[in-house]
Order: sequence, then structure tokens, then C-alpha cells
Amino acid sequence: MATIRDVARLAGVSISTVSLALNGTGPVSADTQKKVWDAANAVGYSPNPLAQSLKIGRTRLIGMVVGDISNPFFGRMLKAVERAMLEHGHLLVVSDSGVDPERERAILETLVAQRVAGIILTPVGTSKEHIEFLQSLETPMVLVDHKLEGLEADTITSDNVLASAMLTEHVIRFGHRRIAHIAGNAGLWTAERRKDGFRSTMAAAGLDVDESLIVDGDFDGERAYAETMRLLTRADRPTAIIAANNVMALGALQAMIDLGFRCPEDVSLLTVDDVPWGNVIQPRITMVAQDVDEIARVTSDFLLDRIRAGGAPMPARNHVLIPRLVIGQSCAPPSVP
Amino acid sequence: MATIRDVARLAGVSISTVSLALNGTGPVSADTQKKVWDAANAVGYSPNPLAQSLKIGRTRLIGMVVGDISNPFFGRMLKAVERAMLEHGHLLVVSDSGVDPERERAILETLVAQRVAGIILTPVGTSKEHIEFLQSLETPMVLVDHKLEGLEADTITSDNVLASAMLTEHVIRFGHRRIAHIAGNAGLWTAERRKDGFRSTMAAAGLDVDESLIVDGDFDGERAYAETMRLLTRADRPTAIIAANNVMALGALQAMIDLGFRCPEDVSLLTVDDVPWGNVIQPRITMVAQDVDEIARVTSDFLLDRIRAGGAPMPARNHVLIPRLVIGQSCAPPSVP
DNA sequence: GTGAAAGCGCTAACAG
DNA sequence: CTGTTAGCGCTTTCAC
Repeated sequence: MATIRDVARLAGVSISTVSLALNGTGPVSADTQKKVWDAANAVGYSPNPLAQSLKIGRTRLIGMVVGDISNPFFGRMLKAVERAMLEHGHLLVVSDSGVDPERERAILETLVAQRVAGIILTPVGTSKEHIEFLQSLETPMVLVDHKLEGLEADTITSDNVLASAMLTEHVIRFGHRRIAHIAGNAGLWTAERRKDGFRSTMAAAGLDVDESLIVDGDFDGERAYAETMRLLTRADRPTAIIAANNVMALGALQAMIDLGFRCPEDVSLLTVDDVPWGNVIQPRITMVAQDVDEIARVTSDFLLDRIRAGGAPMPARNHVLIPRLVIGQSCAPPSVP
Repeated sequence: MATIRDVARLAGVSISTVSLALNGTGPVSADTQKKVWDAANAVGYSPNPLAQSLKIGRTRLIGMVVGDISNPFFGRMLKAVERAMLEHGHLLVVSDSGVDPERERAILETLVAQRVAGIILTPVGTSKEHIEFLQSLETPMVLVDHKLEGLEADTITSDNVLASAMLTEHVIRFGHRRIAHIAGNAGLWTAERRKDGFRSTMAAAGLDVDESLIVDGDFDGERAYAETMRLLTRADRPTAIIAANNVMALGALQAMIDLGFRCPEDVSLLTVDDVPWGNVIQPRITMVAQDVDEIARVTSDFLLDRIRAGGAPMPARNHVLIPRLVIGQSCAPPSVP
């Protein structure tokens, strides 16, 4: 591979001139400029990013750490973000924290050691130390999906209270009173907010909230399947279920099918987040959708801005997405009023 | 951040000794060994990967380039591969070629310039120059999903002929004679092999193949939707459709639903590849499944072996997965015999 | 066993 | 305007 030295030799100038000419930094005569470019093309020169990065102290890599890489929702976001970043010369390093704070921390440390230019994080740690750890990171960072109390950082989140309130309101209108909520990981900002929306809307409608109908899931299908099994085999089973995310809703639906319940005739089902290929799933699940492309765009913009700012202090920005209710066929009046 | 020099100073030895001691390369007295480790821990030293890589000429990054990052099938594979690689200290750089050979080439060049340790590729270019380009790459590489004629490289593929033959055989047994095949991108190895399996099985059963019922898709849902619309609005419409991959099958199913056809009563549907959340989709689509974890494991193993070999010549290995027929409820005898 | 020294390829003062 | 020089942090001969 050709180095800057080869170019310098061929162009008959010094290596610093090559660097200045090629990077457009520093004054170089038009004549030299051309000589250098020609020489560079002639030898097929492209700078060694490793050397550049070692000198600069920073790579053009972007780290992206999420709780579950295999969630299709994330896949769509990844695609959009990767595209945007590549246009700006950044490569995406993708990592899965498995919703484990320890692991998240280890990955972040690796990323920082790699001198990534920026980090996109769906944080899963909530402890005070964890937040302090995140705060201590010098690397430009944006948080997606969750907000962390006391952490000053750019965030892209949904109005989660509103999201679950919309669903709760909707299903109450159908006449349901015993409504279950399969929540996300206890303690996670998003999960708690969605729980809040559920509780407050129930209360506002004058309905008692049976706390035993609020079960913690972990944003994963299997656990949701098991919890739904438990819920639906109770004597006082709920007539409607609101899941806190898409894959939990699918897990719940699977449980209904396996138990022989029909949706929506026997049990109504609603969910936050778009379901992959939701329109071929029968019934179409009523949901509040989030615009993935908007999330991806804002995330990229926020991070690129921060990278451009080069660590200069910038006020934290919070982008809140307004959820949209998409009505499917998964809701009906309760069969046992 | 602490450097090797800080450690050397604190331990009272030279930097070369630190390097030798910490890497376990070269003879160091037990006494010095300990001093160095203690000093390293004391200052919280971790080596700068950039400096190491610049010296070595190679990073610990693995590039993964696929046609469509957002395909959920890929998401599951990504998760498994990322995990395996991280265990060996490798980070995954993920990129989407958008099934565009030009783009694939540009990404690969970027990856090589970054001195990645290895590349996992789902190749989408088939031209002679493209294959020569791939052959010229010095970086350890494994090919997933497609095999390229004339390219000497490790591959992990399915027995695609068998896969579509199984589906074709199955649907023929139901009495279907007008069977359509929605293929993948024309020219792609996998797509062509699946087409072959379809054609040969039809022929073996003594059935004429109506070439107009074999349509090229691009392994993407939208195109498959449109093609299915076209197929089902013909006077001589097929009574069964075999899709060459999962998302095309879902696109086809969507088209059926939108046109008011029932599956399987009016049209039978079969597909290659697992469908995301396939068991909550009504009807369950009959398919040949591939073991994602096996693909991920073999891919990681092959690549890690090659990386360990350090570029030493190694015979190319080809791992062929045996597809498994998973019978759903999407097949029934033709309504119009 | 240990240390001195030579780079890996590049950027960025600083002279000239 | 252009060249010289000093590193970025590390690995790796080669002497001692």
C-alpha cells in the first residue's frame, strides 16, 4: 500500500506538503497542489486511517450499543443510521448489551479505548454509579429510547406516558375493566413511564388498578409468553392485555393462540411499537407506532453535530417523538362484562 | 489515559520490558513481571489499540457486509456472531450493501483500508471483475449465503437446490400443477440454485414449467408484493406460490390478503427461510428452515481460524447446511383443479 | 533478563 | 509557500 512518502517522492515535495495539499489544510500553490494530486492518483494513495487516528487521537468509528440487536425494530433503525453515517465517512461498530448493565459498561469501555468518534446508546443501566460512569465519558454520545435521571446528554425518546395512555384509553372505551399490562424491565425509564401512563389513565377513568395484573417483562418474547400464560390461566383473568413493546406483544399473542383463546373475541391485545410485518399477522394488533426513520435521522444529526463541535460544551437536546395510534383488529368488547 | 511510558516509569523499567511483560512475549523475571503488572493496575493502564494496530498493521475489527441489514434473519445471525467475536476480542463493523455491487465494493475497500482483521460477506456482485476484486483482497474472508464461481474462499451456504426441491415436491403432492416461483435477484447464486431446484423438481414430476410463472424478485418484500399482485390477477393464475425467501413470502401473503384471496384455500404459499415470528402469522407458512445459530457458529469459526492462520495458505472450506422442511398450514389442495 | 533504538504512517508546529 | 522535525503509543530486533 502506498504511503504518504511514496506520493512525496513522486511529486518531488516533502511529506508535509503532501499532507497539507491533500487535506486542503495550509496554503499550497496551485502548481504543487496539482502535482501532489496527480502523484497520489498515480500511486493509488489513500491515507492510513490508523496512522491518522493515532495522531489525532480519535477514529471515524461510531459505536452503537443496544439491548437487543435482533429486535427487528432495531434492524430498521440500524439500516438508516448506518447509511447516514457512511455518507459522513463514519463506520458503525455494533454491539449487543443483552440488557445487562455490566456488559454495557464493558462494551462502552472497549469502545472508548478504541477512540470511537461517537456513541449511540440504548442505556440499560440505571444505578447511580452507572450514570456517573456514563457522565464521565468524554466521547460524544446520544441516548436513544431511554432517558437517565441526572444525566446531561442528548436524548431521543418517545412520549411514553402518552403512548400507553392512548392504548389504555382506547381499550377502556371498548368497555374493558380488567386490563393487564406486561411491562418492560423494572427500573428502566421507558418501562416505568409506560407503566405510569397505564396507571394514570386507569385512575382517570375511575377504574381500580389491580396491581397483580401489572407484570414485569424484560422486553423479550419468551418472558412475555410465560407471563401471559400465567395471566390467562387465572380465574379472574384480564379481558385485555397491553404490552410495553412489540416482541412482548407477539409473545403474548403466541400464548393466547396456544391456550386456545381467540383475539380479539376472548382477549384484546394492544402494544407499544411497531410490530415487524404487523400487517400479515392476524389480527392486526392495535398499537402506537414510532417513526423509525425520524428516530434514525435525529439520532444521526444529534451525534454528528456533537462530533463536529469537537467536545465543545453544547446544551443537551431532547427530542420527543409523538406516538401515533394505529388501530388494528385486536380489540373488541370484553366477552365477560 | 495512561500510556506504556507511565507504567514503565512507575515500575522503574523500560517501556520495552513493560511490553514484553504484559504481552507475555519474551523472557522476563518473575520479579519484574510482578512489578510491571502492579504498576499497570495502579495507573489503570490499557494499551492503545490504535498504536498497536498501526505497528502490527492490522486491527481487531471484523467487517460484516450484507445485502439487507434490516432483514430479521440477519439480525439474529448478527447477534450470535457479535457475541462470538467479542469473546475473542473482536468488534464488529456492520455495513449494508443494499444488494448493490458497486456499493459492496466501496465498502470492502473502506474496510480493507481500515485494516480489519477479517471480513464476513454476503456477496451480491457476480461479474468477473468483481470476483477478481474479491480474490485480490488479502484480508481473511468468509462468504455467507452465496458461493461465487471461480472464487477460492470459505463459504457457508444452504443446499439451495434441495431446499426448493423439498418445497416443490411438497406442494405437488397436494395436487398443484400451476405453481409460481418468486425468485431472488437474477444472477445471484442462491437465487439461481433455488430456481434450479424448482424447475428440476417440476420436470421430474412430469409437469410443464410455465416460464411466465417464474418471476424475479429482489429478496425484498415490496417487489414480491407487486409481482404477486400481477400473478394473481392473471386469468390463468397459479394455485400455489413458492417464494425464494422469507420477506418475499410475507410480501406475497400481503398481496393475497389485499386481493381477498384466502391462504391456503385459494392459494397455497411456501417459502425458503424462517419467517420472523412465523408462528403468530396466520396461516403458519410452510417453509424450509435454516439453523441461524449453526450458520453463525460456523461463520465465526471459519473466520477465526483464518485469522489465527495469519494469512498462511489454507484450503477453502465449504459448509453446506441441510435444510429442514417445516410444515405449516399454508398448503391445501388447489381449489380449481 | 533488560534496555536502547528504530520505526508503523501520519499531522502539525515551526523555521526558512 | 515549502521543508524539517517532533512526536502519537506501541512492538520488536539487537546489544549488553
